[in-house]
Amino acid sequence: MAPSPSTSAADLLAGSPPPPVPRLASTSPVRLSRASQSASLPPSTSKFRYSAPPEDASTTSVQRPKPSPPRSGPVKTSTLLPRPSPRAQEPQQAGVSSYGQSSAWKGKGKEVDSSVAAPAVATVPQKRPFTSTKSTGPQPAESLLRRLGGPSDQKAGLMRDKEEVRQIIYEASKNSKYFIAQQEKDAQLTLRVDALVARLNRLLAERGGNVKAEQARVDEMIAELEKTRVLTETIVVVDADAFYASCHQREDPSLVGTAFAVGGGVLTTASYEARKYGCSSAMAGFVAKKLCPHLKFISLDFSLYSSCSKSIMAILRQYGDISPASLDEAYCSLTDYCRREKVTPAEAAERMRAQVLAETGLSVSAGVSPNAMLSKVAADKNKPNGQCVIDPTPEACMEFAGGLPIRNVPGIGRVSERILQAVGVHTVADVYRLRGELFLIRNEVGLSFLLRAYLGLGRTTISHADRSQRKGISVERTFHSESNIARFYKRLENIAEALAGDCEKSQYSGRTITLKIKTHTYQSISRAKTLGSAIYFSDARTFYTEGKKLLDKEMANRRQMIARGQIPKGGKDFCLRLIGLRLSNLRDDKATKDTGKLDGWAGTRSKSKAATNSQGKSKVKKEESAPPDELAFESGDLDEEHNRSDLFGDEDDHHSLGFDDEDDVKPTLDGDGDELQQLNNFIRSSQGEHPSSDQLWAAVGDDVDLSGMEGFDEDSADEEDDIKPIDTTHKPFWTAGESLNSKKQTGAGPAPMKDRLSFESKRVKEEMDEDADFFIVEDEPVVGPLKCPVCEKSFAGSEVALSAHVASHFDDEEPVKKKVKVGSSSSAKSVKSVKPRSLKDMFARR
DNA sequence: GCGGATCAC
DNA sequence: TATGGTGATCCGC
Ligand SMILES: Nc1ccn([C@H]2C[C@H](O)[C@@H](COP(=O)(O)OP(=O)(O)OP(=O)(O)O)O2)c(=O)n1
Ligand SMILES: [Mg+2]
Repeated sequence: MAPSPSTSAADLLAGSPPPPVPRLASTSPVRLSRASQSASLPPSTSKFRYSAPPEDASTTSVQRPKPSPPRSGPVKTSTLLPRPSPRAQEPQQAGVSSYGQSSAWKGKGKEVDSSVAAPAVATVPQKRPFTSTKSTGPQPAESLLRRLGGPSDQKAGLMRDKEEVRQIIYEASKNSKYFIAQQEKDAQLTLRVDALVARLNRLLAERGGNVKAEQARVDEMIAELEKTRVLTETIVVVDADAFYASCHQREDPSLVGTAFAVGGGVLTTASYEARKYGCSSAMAGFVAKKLCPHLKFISLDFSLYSSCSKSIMAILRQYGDISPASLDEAYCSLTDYCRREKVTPAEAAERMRAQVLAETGLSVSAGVSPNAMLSKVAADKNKPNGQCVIDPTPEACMEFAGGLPIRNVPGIGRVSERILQAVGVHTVADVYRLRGELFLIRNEVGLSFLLRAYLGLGRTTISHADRSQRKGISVERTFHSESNIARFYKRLENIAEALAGDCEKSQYSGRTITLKIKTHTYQSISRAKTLGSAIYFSDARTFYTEGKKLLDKEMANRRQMIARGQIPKGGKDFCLRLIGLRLSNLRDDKATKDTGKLDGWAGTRSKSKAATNSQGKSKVKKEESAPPDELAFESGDLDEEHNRSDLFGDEDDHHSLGFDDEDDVKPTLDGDGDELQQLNNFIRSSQGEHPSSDQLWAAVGDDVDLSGMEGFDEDSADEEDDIKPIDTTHKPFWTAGESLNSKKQTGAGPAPMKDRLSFESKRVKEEMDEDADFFIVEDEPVVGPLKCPVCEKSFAGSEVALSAHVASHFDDEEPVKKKVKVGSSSSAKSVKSVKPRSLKDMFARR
């Protein structure tokens, strides 16, 4: 294809960074505005010369079996994209300490001496910074191999040769449908990347390769961001080592020291012994078996993980406010603890980890720094039973951040990595090096997100979740591809039942149901329906009937398309491998009930019947009264030909071995008791057991009880301080909060996901309109002709979208509300006053 | 509101 | 032979 012209500005760029001007000298990137912080921001890359990390230094117990990786076989694999610099391995940085060395974080000035040093990366000339990846050769594209999983990086010493592993993965995968699907995705991504590269090259060409002006603008951005730096907090991230695996080891000591994985069809995690062979999370079981023939597979046991998690969290809670991000990971503020106990953060973290190990038998690792993002990354640095502390200085933070592979930044996944890599960004420091170029495509790459990473900024407060913040509940099941419509319905029933069960347990209703299907070619499709702005439901029957409608509609649609000669998504065959349902736009029935403010809003939730408000009767009730007719499909239809959706051909039949393939998927909608049986039967599935939603959220409600019961220290959090707005509850830490604060104070938490990828344009409009001149929007048409009268959001050319959006104002939708400023248009106010407020707003707000 | 992507764990 | 489940965010309609 045309893209990535050999001529291109890629060449221009190759020499771009280093060229004429002594960049570092001339453009002192930032100036600190904060008086208290007298830091001179280091240039993009300072020199790191480290001695190998202290590796073992401290830490007690928990033997860490040293590597012992086999040899490295032949294996070649052509890497199409040469890495620009053979970055030093895990260098030890000034201001960063691996263990408790009290040196760290004493506040004592580290001298990072960032004054000198030529940009490390730039010293290794890049042939073509901006290349597109094309797998022309016999070997699969680098990006494809990467997509297939395997070692993401690092820990070179711990594992057998990375390339060998990837080769094995490739060989095991290459003939599967999954592989084909990944290949296709990769091809699509390549197009996207090529387009971006072409655009960048064009923009560069227009400027003759001179991006000094752009660099200057970025430097301004950096200066602004720097003002937001907060170094006064001490945030620790604690992450259990091989969590699921460790839990099982605790229960069954015979597993210790052995290579085993948790999960069946797909591994959720692998023991460290298994990791030496290349086994890892999200890897297919059969692939893992190839990598490690003697690998043992352990079935999932979620109650075990929950229990272990609770134990860990209870301990962490003694040190400060916590915010669990998952069962095995939590953020915790050590600020107060350190002050009170007069210990260094490193020491505090050591205590924490030691206590967890002693009391639960689970080893955890920790990262400590002034903010959540750095701590999160740091927690992985010395992974098995180790910790890493970053001093609270701009220098230490930036130096640590700068050395990271861009992929290690939370929020940068495979796709973002590839996009960035195409423009020459491999490490965080590259962001600065290529800031001028990145500015040209700031919207696509989420420049300010990257800059925050470069500066080592992150969230510094611990927020907590409340039930009202939950957005959805879902159940989905994978099975061997099939095309029998009656069976689809039965699966849908089971899923509806399971979802209703989860809703009941967690006490939520919702007003939007989404059907998700995945075709045998791994095409994901979702179809949603919102019954009404005030119609909430949580019963299996509604889930089923609405889900069925969506499914039927989709099938009809496809038939039509095919009749018209078009090819629907996922191909002509309607052969599925997954069906799922998701309930969203939730209402917290617990809060609703507890407050008793239900006024005219009909019953909360009696059994499993629809919980709807008075206005909801129309749809749901109707179906409730309308008996089984809707469900018309008798078991007899099961094997009938006309029930086959594949007028086009069935897919690989089966004789399962792993999935949700119970041959007998009986309709149990009105089921009395054997749903449990059913569910238990599911256990044939690849995972052995299903997470049953709640994983994280379940604890939110009982949190109080929990801490009360286990409350050892029974406080550790009050006294001592004035402002103590923070409480502890369950909540994914990176979400919620960022956007709420119009002041946007902090910046990236672990991975706000707020601003990433192509979200830049939105931010420009929404956040920067105050000091507008700061960002330019030159390469953006900006205002479309259509604008929302309420929030002023503009819509380019789509009246439908606009009207839907405007309507959403009247639905009291979250996003709109957020955007509406206090003093916004009067029309908004008047309208709002007329409309009933959502239950969520009325009752769920603290 | 919807649907597709992306990401984390 | 063969690649999971739950939850969240964001974009562009
Ligand atoms: N794709 C994934 C990734 C993780 N998990 C589960 C299993 C893990 O044990 C747990 C914690 O995830 P981590 O990313 O923290 O991985 P581990 O704790 O297993 O290993 P590490 O020592 O790297 O933290 O989440 C999962 O089900 N599916
Ligand atoms: Mg972990």
